Amino acid sequence: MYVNEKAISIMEETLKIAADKTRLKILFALLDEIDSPSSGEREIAKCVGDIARQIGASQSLVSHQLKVLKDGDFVKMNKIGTKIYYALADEHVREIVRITYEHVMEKIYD
Amino acid sequence: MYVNEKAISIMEETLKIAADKTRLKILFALLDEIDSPSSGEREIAKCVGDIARQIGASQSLVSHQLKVLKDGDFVKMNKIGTKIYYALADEHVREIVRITYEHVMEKIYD
DNA sequence: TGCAAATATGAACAGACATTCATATAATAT
DNA sequence: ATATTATATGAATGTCTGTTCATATTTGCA
Repeated sequence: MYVNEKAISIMEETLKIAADKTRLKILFALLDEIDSPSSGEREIAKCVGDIARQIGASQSLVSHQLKVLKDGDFVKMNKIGTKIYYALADEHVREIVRITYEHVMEKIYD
Repeated sequence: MYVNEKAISIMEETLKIAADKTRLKILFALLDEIDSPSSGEREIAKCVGDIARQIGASQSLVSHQLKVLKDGDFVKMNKIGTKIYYALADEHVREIVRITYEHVMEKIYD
């Protein structure tokens, strides 16, 4: 399979964005299903402070990393009042995280 | 979804390994289907020198990065004479590369 | 206008890492 | 033994990046 240089560069960039502990935690926080039955369709959005609290990181760090995720089109944002709600951008992000997670789980427990 | 620290660390590590231009090129080289019909089952193995030539990188660089891929269980090796043949380790590696590639392709051409 | 809450931003620093160059190791053949 | 081919390895270097700290910006409200 021939893959041009540009595609390789964007792949590198995309994977680099996902390849960080803090950013992975943020993505998982936004992947989090609210515990209520049959709410599969609902989209999850959380504000910076809540994410920071949930993953146990500083506000500044989360804000910095959300910018990286935003610039890489991993998340989208929605401003309401003084709060800014972030949510996963699309299905591809979910898939990349999910498959890597499955891979790692098999690696650990097999 | 709760994800423990160890799983996050291994995910980070795994994604970091994939997140590099040279290593991606190596993975694509090993993903390469030899152009012959109905050879879907055949496994692709290439030696260091051939990979280096194909992706246009130095022998030293390719050897260094193959070590990284090997340590991360992305590839396996098979020594024959003075040559060492490398092949993709398993199906998960194929999937991670494939899905990221699809994601990037949609990102570029949509 | 002034205050408080939420978030963004910039500088600074330490650690990680990709690449190159030179050299070592291993296997084969003459 | 020696030369050759294939690959690995170690040091050195320049660049990138995750994190922290301090501060700026924005919005809502009294």
